[in-house]
Amino acid sequence: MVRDGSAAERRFEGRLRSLRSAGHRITAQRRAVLRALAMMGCACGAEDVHARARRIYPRLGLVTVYRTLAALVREGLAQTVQLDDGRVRYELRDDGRHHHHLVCLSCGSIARLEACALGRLQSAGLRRGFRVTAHRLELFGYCEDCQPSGGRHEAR
Amino acid sequence: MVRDGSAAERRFEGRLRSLRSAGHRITAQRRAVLRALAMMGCACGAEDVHARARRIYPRLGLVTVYRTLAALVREGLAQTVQLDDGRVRYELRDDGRHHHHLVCLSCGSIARLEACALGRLQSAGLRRGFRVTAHRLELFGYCEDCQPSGGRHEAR
DNA sequence: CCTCCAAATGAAAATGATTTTCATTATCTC
DNA sequence: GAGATAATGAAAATCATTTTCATTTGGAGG
Ligand SMILES: [Mn+2]
Ligand SMILES: [Mn+2]
Ligand SMILES: [Zn+2]
Ligand SMILES: [Zn+2]
Repeated sequence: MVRDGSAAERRFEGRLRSLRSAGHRITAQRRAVLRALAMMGCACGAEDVHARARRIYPRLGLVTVYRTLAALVREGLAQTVQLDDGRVRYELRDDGRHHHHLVCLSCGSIARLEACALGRLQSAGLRRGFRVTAHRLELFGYCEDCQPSGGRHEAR
Repeated sequence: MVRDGSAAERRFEGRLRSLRSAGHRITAQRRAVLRALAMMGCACGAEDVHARARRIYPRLGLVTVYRTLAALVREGLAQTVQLDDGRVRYELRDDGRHHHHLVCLSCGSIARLEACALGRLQSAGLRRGFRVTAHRLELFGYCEDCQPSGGRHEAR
């Protein structure tokens, strides 16, 4: 809620402006959803976004969250992430390069993986006559805190 | 059903035996589901498996298909594939190495991609203290028959 | 400011895939 | 074969997500 001209705040405002210039009206609900999404560390479900956004705009309905998330995705401002539990997660898109996810099978934490070395696979696709335009990659395993054998345990 | 000792038939029998030795009873329904899965070219949904298996055992219920698929996955004989439409697809696992999928955004066809050059990414995960034990990679784009005319598509 | 109307909202109902319940059937062990 | 118990299927329950529809509201144009 701080209007401090920080990078995060500027990104929030920029996305609002994008929504508006895409022909959408700016409502208190959409501000709340967008701000909630911006506060989230990484991908999370509609229910979570709803809970967070409700702290900003309490009478916000879950339906509106779904609709706003859909609009954000449609406008390319957010993207979905699909893990193994059949629920869709959402996150704001980074401006430039995309990222993948490290999903801990023990604690469920989701960390970002910025690296993306898939050029080789994309060529493999091309070689078969398939033109790759997008990909989804999720890595599953155990995070630092959850290493099965005597791993380190750090407080968050 | 043909008892021809072919490779496909041997794989079918082998899987049946695995199910049995895992403590499951062999029923006509499970044979039908397993055979249907074996006939499928690539990953397909429970509804599709049901339709196919019904041709072998007509009074098969969809519920049983779900339960059998779950059992196969639990025993490591089959695996799930998750695409963008929120429905789970199933396919028998190859014995040795895994494969990924080329999903056509135009016609919906799913092709196999045997290559898997993810060692680099797995190391990247390790460097952060994350131990990668599995990954899911799906590539989206346009198959040979669906190449858009002169359209420009860049990786997400 | 004021008006107006399409866009947006939210409560409730609908959907659609998947799961659970429970009474009945069938496999496999003894 | 008999019996224990796993498996089955019809119907009902879940659960995330979407649709419906009556009501509210943003913001373009006056
Ligand atoms: Mn992310
Ligand atoms: Mn496959
Ligand atoms: Zn963890
Ligand atoms: Zn195609």
